[in-house]
Order: sequence, then structure tokens, then C-alpha cells
Amino acid sequence: MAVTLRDVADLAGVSFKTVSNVVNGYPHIRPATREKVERAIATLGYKPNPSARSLRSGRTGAIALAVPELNLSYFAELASFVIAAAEQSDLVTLVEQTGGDRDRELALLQSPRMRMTDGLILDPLGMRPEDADALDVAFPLVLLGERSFDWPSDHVTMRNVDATRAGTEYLIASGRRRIAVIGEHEDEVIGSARLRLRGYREALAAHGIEYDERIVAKATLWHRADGAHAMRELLARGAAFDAVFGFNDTLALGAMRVLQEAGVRVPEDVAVLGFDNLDEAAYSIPSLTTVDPGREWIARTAVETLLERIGPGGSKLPPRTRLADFEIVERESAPRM
Amino acid sequence: MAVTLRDVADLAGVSFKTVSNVVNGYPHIRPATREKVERAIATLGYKPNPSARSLRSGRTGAIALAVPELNLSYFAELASFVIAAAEQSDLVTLVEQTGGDRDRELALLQSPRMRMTDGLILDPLGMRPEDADALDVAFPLVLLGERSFDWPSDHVTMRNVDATRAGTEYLIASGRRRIAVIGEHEDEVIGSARLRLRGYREALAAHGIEYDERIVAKATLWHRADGAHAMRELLARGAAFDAVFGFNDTLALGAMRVLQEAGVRVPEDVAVLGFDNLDEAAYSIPSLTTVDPGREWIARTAVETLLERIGPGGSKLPPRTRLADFEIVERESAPRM
DNA sequence: TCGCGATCCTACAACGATGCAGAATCACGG
DNA sequence: CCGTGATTCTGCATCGTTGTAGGATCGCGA
Repeated sequence: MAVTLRDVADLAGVSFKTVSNVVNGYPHIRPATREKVERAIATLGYKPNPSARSLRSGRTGAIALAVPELNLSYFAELASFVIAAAEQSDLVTLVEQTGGDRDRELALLQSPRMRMTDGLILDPLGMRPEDADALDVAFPLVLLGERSFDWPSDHVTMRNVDATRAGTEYLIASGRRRIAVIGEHEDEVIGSARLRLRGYREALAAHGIEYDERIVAKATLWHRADGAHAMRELLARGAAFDAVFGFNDTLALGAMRVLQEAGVRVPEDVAVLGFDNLDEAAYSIPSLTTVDPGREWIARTAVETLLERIGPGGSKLPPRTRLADFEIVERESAPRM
Repeated sequence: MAVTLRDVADLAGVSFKTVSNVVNGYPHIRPATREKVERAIATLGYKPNPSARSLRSGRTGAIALAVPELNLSYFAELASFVIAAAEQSDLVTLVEQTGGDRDRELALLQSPRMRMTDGLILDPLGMRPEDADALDVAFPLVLLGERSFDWPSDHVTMRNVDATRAGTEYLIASGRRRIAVIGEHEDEVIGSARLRLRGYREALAAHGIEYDERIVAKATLWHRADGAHAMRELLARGAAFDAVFGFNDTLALGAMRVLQEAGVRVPEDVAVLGFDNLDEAAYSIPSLTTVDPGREWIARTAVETLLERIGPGGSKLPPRTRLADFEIVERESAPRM
């Protein structure tokens, strides 16, 4: 059926290993031979068989990226950067969606599908500290998102606590005192939600503002609809607030929409601050002030880190944690002052 | 290094072929033997080697999805559905980004990377009619998006002309007469842009409204920024309009943002209509009336169609074109009346 | 002329799985 | 007690490639 090294070799009148050598850029080949072979490759349209190649060499040329879902713009934009970075190194990217579900994340780590790739970049939204053992896998692994697993693996992440502390202080500096929050996870102990809440509380404490759980709203998933829902609940509770910090942009955007439906003016009555700096944050009405966590840097660095592990001697490297810088992007929904 | 069939066989005291039979669910195996083997598999943690498997069987268990970029929400949501549908059939999805660039699309069709998969779902944004020959590839291929290639391949797409005609008529029925358009491609002849423009013109003609190119704005890429840019240009031209039809939601949202910055009221002064029904269209201010092209159906159907081709006898099937139903979703930016 | 290292090419054995053909065992009717 | 067909298991060849080892050829100095 398909053209193989042998077919090319027959046409070129050399041994099939010589064709292999040409394809792989082995240096010691006479120009005449090389040309003969290349012509044969062109006329037959030979393309190497990646299965055979990786069976022999142990490398597949693919990496896997596992995120909760591409529906969430943050992960879509992240995936876009990861795929682009991988392509730079001639790797293809296989995308898995876990739904942020613990069981599916654990299953993925055990899955035979992982043997189709040279390594995995995983955002373990659902896993818990006691699942650390599951991270003891035979393939190179880079975790995204700040998590405190008791397991020495590579991490590429952002400074969640610092960033939300800075965000909250930004709101405080602009004169807000009653700062509501959307995105708490009730029983989660290691994820971004918990860390971001901590940064928020630290900032409050540093400025002598009391923590009031009546203006803290849960949202387990971070879709627009969840932000909208949380905001409706906050409004229903009746506790006053003059700012809202959405733990990501989609939550903030959903919340902002509900605020405006309810006749609340943004930012005059309530300032809104997001987290992620999605493309769309610049185009909402009003445009969204947000914390930019350095998505592109994270994506690029995750791929680099994984490649170092995959490469020769990679398994000997000590576990590394790499932190992105953040930045507050001022827009209309929360002016600096 | 890794555990193989042989290792399992040794531990279980059977031939390695028997282990293979167990793994593949061959029926004639004594329960006792099966159990022995399964226990050995479990203790050793055996996982089949997909490279070896696909070298032998010719099937890889992966499909490729090529879209312009995941940054564009439409494609992110589409990819999300495709990946989910593929997973239902135990296939992993390898995502490629072409940037909508003709050369990269053509290169992808020739790329050896394609041999890592059983087939490709491609949205050929940049290809031209004269590139039809490039579609003559050795692997199963399903095209997304309505294109008039002179090549008999499978298509899954939406009724672009009908949908934009209906959208335009919706605006006309609500009393608008000067309907601007954003998203024309100048020199493209086969893509959605051209088809959507045709639907628009058909609707105008049917209602005796003159086509005025002063209110038709180009946008080669369909990001929010492009919509914003196009709207600034429209405003600068000074030609009056009482509605805008963005050829996708992000264009419409970018344009809507600029309108409101300029003090134009939506929908009182100008109605805005989008196309795609993205998640975010429901949360903008005002929420976006839009044409829903049935993204999920398209994704599911594309995977199904590809699977039929991949399956036994698939290459004998006649080329098929499958059309999704569309629907106009009424929201605030363009009320029905 | 010979020896020797560089250069160019080839032969053979893997990598880990599956398909096929067939050997061994078993059940059961005549 | 044997023949026959189903059941259960094994052995071998094979998929297309790369790594290793080594054979041929060549240039060049001794």
C-alpha cells in the first residue's frame, strides 16, 4: 500500500538502509547517491512511517496537553500557545479534556493513551493532595497551576497568592472597602481557588478590613454562567459591596452582565476586577480591568520544561518550579482612581 | 524498560500470544487462564505499546483536527466538541493550527505528521479552488465549512447563504433598512465570507434594498480587534446605517464595543447581529442576537463521517455533504421588533 | 607497493505487537 | 473406543524503521 524505504531503495538502486541514512541526514553519503535517493523519494512520494519510527526509536514526536475544557477561554488560549510552542520543536500536540474531574484526571495518568506521546502537560484541577502518588508515572510530566502536592514534579505556574493580593490591594487603593469575591471552592484545599482566596484575605488583613463571608460567592466551575449565577446570589443576599473580584475573567464577565441587568453601574457603583486577561476582556462593556498571569510565558515555558525532561539526561534533572510574572491591566471596569 | 507482552507471558506462564489474545478479547480462553493473565497484567502494570500496535495493524487510534487557531472562540468551542466526540469512540485528537494560511494548509495535507493519525478534519480557510488537487490525499479527510472545491470529498458544514439571508431578513423585518456588514474578504471566492455576503445581498435584493458598498467592511481575520477596527472605519466613512451584521460573533462584539464607545446606542440607534452563538454572546452588554449554526452537531457529524471513512469499506463510500440546521437566537442587541 | 584511516555503503538484528496456521486437548455421538 | 469438530493455546512471520557492526573503496604517506 504505502511507500516504504524498501520501495525507494529499489528505485534508487541502493540498500534501504542508505535511504534511511539520507532521510536522517547521515553525513557520509556521496552527493550523487544522495541525489539519486532524493529523486526516488520525490517520485514515489515517500513519507516515513511514524509508528515504525517510534517503535524503534522510543520517541513519538507528540506531547499531550490535558486541560479541563477548551470551552473555557483561558484554556483555549493556553492550548493555542502550547500547540504553537510545540510545533516550533516539531512536536504535535494531542489535546485531552478532563472536565476538571478528579477521576478522569487520575484515569488519564494511568491511560495507555499516554504511551502515544513523549510526555504530558497537565492542569490537575480536580486532584487532591492524597492523589500525589498518582503523579509517579513513567513518562515526563509537567504540571500547570499552583498545587501543593507532596510529589517532586515539574511545575509551571503563576503566583496566585501574590497576584490576588495585588489585585485586591489595587481595588483598596482605588477606594473600595467592601470587596466581594466570586470563585471560591468549598472543599478544595490545593487549587487556585484556595490560593486566590488566601491572597485576597491577606490583602484585607493588611489593610484592617474585616473578612465577610456574606460577600464571598462560590463557583466550582468558572464559566460565564457560573459568574452570573454567583452574582445573582450575592445580590439576593443583600449584603452591600462596592467592588467584585472575579477569580477569572469569565466569572467577572458573567457577574458584570448581571450587575448591569440589575441597574448597578460599573464602575461607578461597583468596580469589577477579573483574572486572566483574556482577549475578550478588552472588548466587554465596560472593558475589564484584570490580572494578567502571563499565559503565553506559561505555555512556552511548560513546553520547554517538558522538552528538557524528554531530552537526554532529562530524568536526572531535579524537579523545577517556574513562576510567571503577573501584571494588573487597568481598564474601565476598575479604574486606578 | 517498559513492560511487554513477553514479560506478562513469563509471569503468567503462557505464551505471549495468549496474553495478546486476552488483551484483545479473543473469546476462546479458559477462565482460569484469563484470570492468571489478567493478574499478571495488573501486577506488572502492563500497557500495550501503541506504536507497535499501529505498525502492525495500520490503525493509530488518533485523528487530527486542523483549525485556523484556537484563540478564535468559534474554533475553540468546535475543537472541544470534536475532542469529546472522538473520545466517545476511543480516539484521541491531535490539534493543528494553520492560522488560516493557505501554505500551511497545503503543507499540512502533505505532511508526514498526518501518518500519525487515521484521518483529518480540516477547516481550509485559506485554500483556493485551484488547490483542489491537494485534497487528493491517501488518508480519510473531512472538510468543514462550505467550500466549492472541484474535488469529491466529504463535507460537513452549515448553510451559509441561507443563514445569512435569514439573518438579514430578520433585521429587515425588525424595521432596519441600512444594514452594514463586517467580514467581507476581498479576493476570496470560495469561503464563508463570500457565501455570507451572497446571502446578505440576496436578502437585500428580495426586499428591494440597494446594495451599498460604503457600509460593507472587510475583515480578513475574524478577531474582536478586527471587528473593532472595521467599525471604526465604517464610522469614519460617515455613511449612515441602522444595523450591523457581523459575519461572526467576535467581529460583532468588537464592533459593538466601538459603537458604544462612540456613543451610539445598541440596539436603539444600531442593531447588532452576530453569527456563531458563542457562549459569550449571551453575556455581553447588550447580549448579542446571533445566528446559531449548530456547532455541536457539526463537530459530532464530522467525527462520525470521518469514522465511516476510516472503517471497513470506507474508501468505497461516495463523497457526502452534510448540512447543519441554523437558528436565529434573539437577544438584546437586535430585538425581533 | 603496502598499510591505514577516513569515507561510503550494506547486512542483520532488533523494537512490540497482531494475523495466520496449526498443534494439542476436550466433548460427545455412534 | 474412535472420529469429528469445537475449544484452547502456541509459534512463526511480519509491519517499517533505526542501531550496530562490519565490508568495500579510496586517498595518501611511508
